Amino acid sequence: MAGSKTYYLTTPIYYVNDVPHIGHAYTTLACDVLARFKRLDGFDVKFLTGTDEHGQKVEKSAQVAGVAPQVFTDRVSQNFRDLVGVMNYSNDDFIRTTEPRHVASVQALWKRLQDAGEIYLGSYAGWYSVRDEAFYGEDELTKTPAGKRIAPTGAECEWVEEPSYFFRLSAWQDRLLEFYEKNPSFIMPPSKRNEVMAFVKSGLKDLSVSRTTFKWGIPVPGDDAHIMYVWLDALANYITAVGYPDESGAYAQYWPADLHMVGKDILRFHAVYWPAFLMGAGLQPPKRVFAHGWWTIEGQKMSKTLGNVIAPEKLVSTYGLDQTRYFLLREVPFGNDGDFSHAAVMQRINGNLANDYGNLVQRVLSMINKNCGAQIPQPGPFTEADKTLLEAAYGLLPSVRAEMDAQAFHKVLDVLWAVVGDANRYVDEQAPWTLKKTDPPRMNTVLYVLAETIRQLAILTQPVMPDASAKILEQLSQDAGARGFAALGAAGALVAGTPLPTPQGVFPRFVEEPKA
RNA sequence: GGCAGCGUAGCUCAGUGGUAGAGCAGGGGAAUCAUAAUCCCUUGGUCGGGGGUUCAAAUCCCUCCGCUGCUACCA
Repeated sequence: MAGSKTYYLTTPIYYVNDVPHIGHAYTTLACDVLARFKRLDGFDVKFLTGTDEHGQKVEKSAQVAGVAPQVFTDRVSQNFRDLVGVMNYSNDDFIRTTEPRHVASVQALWKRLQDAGEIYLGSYAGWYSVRDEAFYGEDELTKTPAGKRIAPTGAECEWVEEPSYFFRLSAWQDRLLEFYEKNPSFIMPPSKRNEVMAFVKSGLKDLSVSRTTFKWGIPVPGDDAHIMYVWLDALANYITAVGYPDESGAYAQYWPADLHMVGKDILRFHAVYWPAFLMGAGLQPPKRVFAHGWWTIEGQKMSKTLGNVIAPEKLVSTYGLDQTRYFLLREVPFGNDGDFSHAAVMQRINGNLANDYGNLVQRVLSMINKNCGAQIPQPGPFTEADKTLLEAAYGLLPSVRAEMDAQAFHKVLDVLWAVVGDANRYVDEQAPWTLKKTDPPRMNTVLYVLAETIRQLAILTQPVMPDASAKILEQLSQDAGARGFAALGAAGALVAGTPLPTPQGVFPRFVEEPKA
């Protein structure tokens, strides 16, 4: 689709040493909804997710498991590929950092940075704990009377120096700040932007970008003793996937990315290091990095020790796929932290989905089925009330689009549900069950207006709830060709006489199973 | 410690100078098309405490209390 508007968005690549949980599911879900929305809105979308498979931890886990790192990572990365099916993600690509295309891309990026004078060989020195496999800052350590340095974890540290390549991050402070100033929505939400800018203003040190202490990673070109620092490796996946180092084709078409979606824990890497790497290599930085919040579970932090980590499969099997997708995006203003509780999910499923939206669809389709010969009824002249509701429904796209472009998924749903509420009030005010006896043609008009309103809603809820929305659209006899945003409004209006199937409930109430 | 932000109805939050708001929960009523769903009305707040500016402050300023985030090489 040359010449059409493109939209390239990415999730982080997930570290294979983790087991997928609600946090991973949430990040990719947000991207999936945006990707689906943009496709329906006529964009040529590229939606990327994948796994980060290098690093010392993976090397060690493989050792513990008694297999080669590649065998290990083939196995565990499958968990994340499975998540795609579980959550019904529509990604166009799934990248793995162990793929040849990525190795070539990262090494090309390295050479370019080196040629530009952005990388130099120095030595990395610091207090290192063998037990923790981590360096600590001087101020983090406590000193024993004997002069030993003890890490916060209680591990003893020793002074270590090793050769390392460095990226001249210190030289990028002013250019980064200038970039943030010129692109006020590069980092979202604004509170996070302030934090990043405060961090950069406080001064940047050169960044160690290679290690000699492990082997499982991408070798530095021309110096095999060094393995590239994981973040340089990981971040480059975003350009690998569009064909870098080939800068024609997909790269020219999709880069710079429109959006990198990230958890707030990895914001700095995306908002500071990544644009510096790219600009250092003479490449364009992405247009936006959005840092979303964390979920707590029933008011508690998720942790392996508490044993309250929720597997996405469990959510889907308990509450339903679209119900889970809806809850995650409706419950919490996107960008904020939120709490996942069973009571809150129940309230959302039964209140918003079963009672408000599902029941609206069911009551309207049932009346049409029973009183209009199971066909789209023939409308008569529209009253003011009819026009008011139809205009509200027909006017949804611009508001929904604006909220989507701000990644305000909760507001997208607020906007849609305002019309759900309008429609339910309209049913009660118009009382078609009374019109059935007093004024059947008027009843037909009312039911037509309602069916047409539901059509708008179902088209617009597709990104968040693809399966349920498809069921509703099927019940309105709208085939796949009539479900894009081009069909919104009068252009795709329902045609009187169209036969409709027998309605079936789309959002069942969640009934608590009695404890055995 | 430094920087930033927050504290508004039982709960989650909107409102950033001009007569206190929404959703949910609670109470009452209407309707009966529908998944006993829906609709209407309604209870409820000295807007964290104190001080100040102003004709007027949840909104601006000061101070105190409480909470949160950031303060670089673990993904």
